[in-house]
Amino acid sequence: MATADPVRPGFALPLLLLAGFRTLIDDLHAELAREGHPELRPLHGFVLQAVGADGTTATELGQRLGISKQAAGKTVDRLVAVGYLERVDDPSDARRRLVRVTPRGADGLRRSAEIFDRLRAQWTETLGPERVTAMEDDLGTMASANWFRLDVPGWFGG
Amino acid sequence: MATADPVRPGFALPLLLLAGFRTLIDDLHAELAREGHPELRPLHGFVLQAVGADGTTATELGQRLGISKQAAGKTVDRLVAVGYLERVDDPSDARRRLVRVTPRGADGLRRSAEIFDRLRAQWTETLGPERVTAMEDDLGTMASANWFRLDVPGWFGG
DNA sequence: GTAAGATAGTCAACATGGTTGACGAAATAG
DNA sequence: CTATTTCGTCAACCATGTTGACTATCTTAC
Repeated sequence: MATADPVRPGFALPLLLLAGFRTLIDDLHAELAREGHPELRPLHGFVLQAVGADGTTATELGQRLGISKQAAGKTVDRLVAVGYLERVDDPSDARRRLVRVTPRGADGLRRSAEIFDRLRAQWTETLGPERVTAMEDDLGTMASANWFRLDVPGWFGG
Repeated sequence: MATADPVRPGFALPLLLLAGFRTLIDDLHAELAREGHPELRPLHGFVLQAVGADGTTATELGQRLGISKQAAGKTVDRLVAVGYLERVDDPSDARRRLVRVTPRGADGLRRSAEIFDRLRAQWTETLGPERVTAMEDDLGTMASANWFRLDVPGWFGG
């Protein structure tokens, strides 16, 4: 087992990763607010992405996000209230209520993707393309495969 | 302005950063639980670190963490309840209640630092030392300077 | 020396996000 | 037809954050 680099304490790495994530997400939402989506919260973008173009149900959404169906339902309620999602009855199954992205939600998703592309371009300008791809490759190597879980508030806070 | 690399969509970068952070923190707390600290939550380690060896007050802790003094006080309450922090009266100012790390809290902090060092060593074994230092340097370049804010639950969820 | 202002901590009410348990309605299996 | 499963919701609760109001205490100004 290799010994730790004495010059580089291990605790800095998670802080830097969190700082990088937070910087990107803050920049995204600052730009989203300028482009007409000030209500979108960091969590909401992930939820919209998980709903997807085809729509889904609250139960399935909970499974995708790694949270309970009840929590998924409550989050959908709030996104419905601000106009990013809508609920429609499923004609083929009266138990199900399909959750769909509204046009406003689709606009937010499209802009988010464009803004993320621009932000990544800024990173490649500053760091060089090969450094950014190296970071992505290395994080893909080290990070757990099941990272698409959106229970971040409960996970972090307990 | 550079155009985005079409092969590398921008949205992957924040997800990879979050996944890397989460992987490290999850590994840390799995090992902490094995070493006798199963109650520690991700948030708690940051709070213990912010209290520091000299102790502090709830109001100052809130300022350090970027949260209100009330929120800091409530978090201190919970860490007192599980034995990681203690409150003592300040003999020089009857308004203040000093928050101090208990021996158990200090043990958790010490073990956290050691575990983070071991986790970083694992990363350098897999990726090579120069790739890890490059990642740290690049993140330090791109991330905002004021990253030590622990309002993550409220920030993320809204 | 006292009055006024600033500061520390707490209490209360509320929002957001999470959980588990219970339950009715509807689909499915036998 | 009946039994079981599935979907959605309701209710209660916990953890974290917020703002506003309040008391107690220290500090400052006169």
